Parts: sequence; structure tokens; C-alpha cells
Amino acid sequence: MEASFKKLVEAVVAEIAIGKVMTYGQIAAICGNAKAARIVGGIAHYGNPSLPWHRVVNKSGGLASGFPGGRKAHFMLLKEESISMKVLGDSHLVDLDKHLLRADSE
DNA sequence: CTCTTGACGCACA
DNA sequence: GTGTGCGCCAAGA
Repeated sequence: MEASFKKLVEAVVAEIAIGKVMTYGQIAAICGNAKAARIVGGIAHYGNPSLPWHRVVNKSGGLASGFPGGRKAHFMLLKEESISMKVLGDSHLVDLDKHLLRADSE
């Protein structure tokens, strides 16, 4: 089905397992547009606020800019998911090698 | 219908 | 290794 990119993104994010994370680029690619990583971000802010966006991270493994609550909120949320994070001074980065969920769209 | 923005990604300086 | 800019596609106003 060719649902709107937004709906696809929301569906993917909603299906991210607890203890797992995905990158904007990854999600965008799964939705069919690897270059639409920024779209995913836009949807994150404009789309369904009930989705686990805290499991959505950028290429760096860190949360996107402007997350409600800041890094601390992010850190605690991910921590509640049993997700390991490495502390880089001011930023907390998710261990993509351990929690990067790959949705096999093929 | 048209323009601007966007919670990113990658390339180049 | 770090900093800045441009590019991508889609959705909001």
C-alpha cells in the first residue's frame, strides 16, 4: 500500500521494539526514501506525539535536536528501555551496535 | 497551487 | 579532526 510517507514513518516508529532504536536515515530508507531523513524528523515533531520518538536517534546515535526535556529526559527514557548509552560529556549516545533495530523491509 | 521549513545526512574546505 | 554548506523529499501554512 502506498500510504503517505508520514504514516509509514509513524508505523515504523510505533513498531520499534522496546530496548531498540532506529536512526532517522534508517527509518527514511525503510519508508522508501533514504534521503528523507529530515522528513522523518519533521514528522516526529508534527506527527503523532504518542509515538516512541525517544527510540528514534540520528546517525550519531544521539537524539535529534530539540527533544522535549533535553538529553536528560532522553537518557532516562532510553534507560527505562534497558538501552545502553555512552556518555560523551554533554551528550548521551545510544549504543547502536547493541540497540540498532533493523527492519527488514525486504 | 506555491513557498518555507524541517527533531538529518553527507561532502567539502 | 572540526566547522560550514548544500542537498534530499515531504508536509505545513
